[in-house]
Amino acid sequence: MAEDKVSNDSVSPHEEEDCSKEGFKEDEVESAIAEMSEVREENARLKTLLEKIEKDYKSLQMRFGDICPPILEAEKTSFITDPPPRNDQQVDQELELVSLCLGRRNPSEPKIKNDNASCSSTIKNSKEEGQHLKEEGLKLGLDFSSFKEEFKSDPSPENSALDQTKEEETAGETWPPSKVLKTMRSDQDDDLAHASAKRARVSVRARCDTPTMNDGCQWRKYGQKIAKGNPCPRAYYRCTVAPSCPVRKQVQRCADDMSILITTYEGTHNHPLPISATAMASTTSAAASMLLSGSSSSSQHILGSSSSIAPNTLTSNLHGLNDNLKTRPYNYFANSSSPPFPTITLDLTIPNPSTANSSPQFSMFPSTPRLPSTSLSFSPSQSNVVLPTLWANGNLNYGAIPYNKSYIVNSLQLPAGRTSAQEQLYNQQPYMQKNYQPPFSDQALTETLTKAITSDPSFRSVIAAAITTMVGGGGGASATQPNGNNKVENLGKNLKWDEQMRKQQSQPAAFSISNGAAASATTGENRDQTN
DNA sequence: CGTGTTTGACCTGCGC
DNA sequence: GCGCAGGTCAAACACG
Repeated sequence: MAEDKVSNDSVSPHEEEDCSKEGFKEDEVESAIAEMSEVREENARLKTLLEKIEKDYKSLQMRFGDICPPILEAEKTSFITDPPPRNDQQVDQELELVSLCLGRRNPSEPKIKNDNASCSSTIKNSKEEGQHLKEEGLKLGLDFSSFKEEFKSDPSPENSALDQTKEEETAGETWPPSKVLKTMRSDQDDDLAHASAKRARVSVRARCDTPTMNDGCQWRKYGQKIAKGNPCPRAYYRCTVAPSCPVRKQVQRCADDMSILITTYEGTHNHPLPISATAMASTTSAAASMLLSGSSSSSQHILGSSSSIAPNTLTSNLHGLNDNLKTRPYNYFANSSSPPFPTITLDLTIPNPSTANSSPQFSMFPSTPRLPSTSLSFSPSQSNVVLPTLWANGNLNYGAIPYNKSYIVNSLQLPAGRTSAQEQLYNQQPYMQKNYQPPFSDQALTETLTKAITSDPSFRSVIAAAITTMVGGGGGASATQPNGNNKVENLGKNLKWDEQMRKQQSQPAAFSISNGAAASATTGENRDQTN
């Protein structure tokens, strides 16, 4: 500002011919100063915006690190380089803190800012401290043990089991989880909350005739137990895609309705997932993130929330989601005597009576009706949500919710069943619906989804794979190739195509597409990877 | 023979 | 401390 005045003053003496002209010049100078002030303010706003964008970008990078490992690795390498030598536990705790913070998508929450700031300062310090440190960090990042350490900073808060596992693997110490928790409890006041948060679960209820729902991942059964209150045994699976993957799932038939299969996911995959698995992984991860991100919220009332986003969209648009989901469901397993780990339940079994024929719903509600837990519901009548849902018999099907006007969402409806059984399931209730009814405009939803598509590589990949399958005649195998982004480039065309399809057939695109896909689908992929 | 499943034993946490 | 229930382990077993 001072410089501006100086420069302006340096010009004015040359034009002092009369008083009127001088006054005019003074006004001009003042206006120029005011203008520059406005420009500065604008500049400051842009800087703030840029910082926010960078922050969001970093968050997304870490969030989808399993999808884009190279991007994540660079950042994490810098992160690992930063802390001074400490014992593994301290490192674990710090990483866990980061993980938890990353679960918070709301930029207004201070922890994210702090963490991002620390990350930024870390990178900065690394640069300032010289090449040696950077090289060391690179070495650490490339080291196998450090690579495993990177997984600990997985943005999902569900990596507690992984933390423990890696504690054993990396430090060579075998500590029971209780010991770990006890130690952590003594070290940090909020460890209890962390432990609880890290154990967040996502439960999916779906009608399924097969022993398990196939979600694209490979699972190994490691146990089975008869749970109290349910004659059906509960099966325990762990992910075998990667040896150290902490993800586990429990599969159990609903005691009230044997046709309903309850699959509970715990943890986040620490490895790249096949495209067919990203749907459920993203959904569960997002749901868990959503759940955990609200752990600090005192409100457990869901109705009256102001958002409507599908679970897969949750993953894709966590920022908006977090902004919208100031409240979240806390669902607890009625049959469990274990600590009340926050559990979010995606219920795929309840069709909307008014729209059951054409617009199945997606709902998130308490895992058991007996529990007085709050429910998260999203209004199907006010928005369209898309959810890649997974159905049994070895195939990944994509469910969609063709609700009202949001053509973008409808356009994202993905091909579904490949077998008659799946088609049957699909027609039963292959959709999820969120039943809370926020005043969420179509425009806002459109923006949200657009943002999700443009900002989320995982979401893009899922959509791309589905569209590829849809348009390309079921190229499901090729969908696992990491070229989804290119395919997404044609998303707009496909959207138009989809819209035309709907206009021609005058029915929800999801059904027209899914039925067509089911009719023309091959059965060669009908392999239950769970078994 | 390798891989995955089964199943009884064991561990842990919680309530009484 | 004891019992119960959930969760996990690991040896035995089945299968291709």
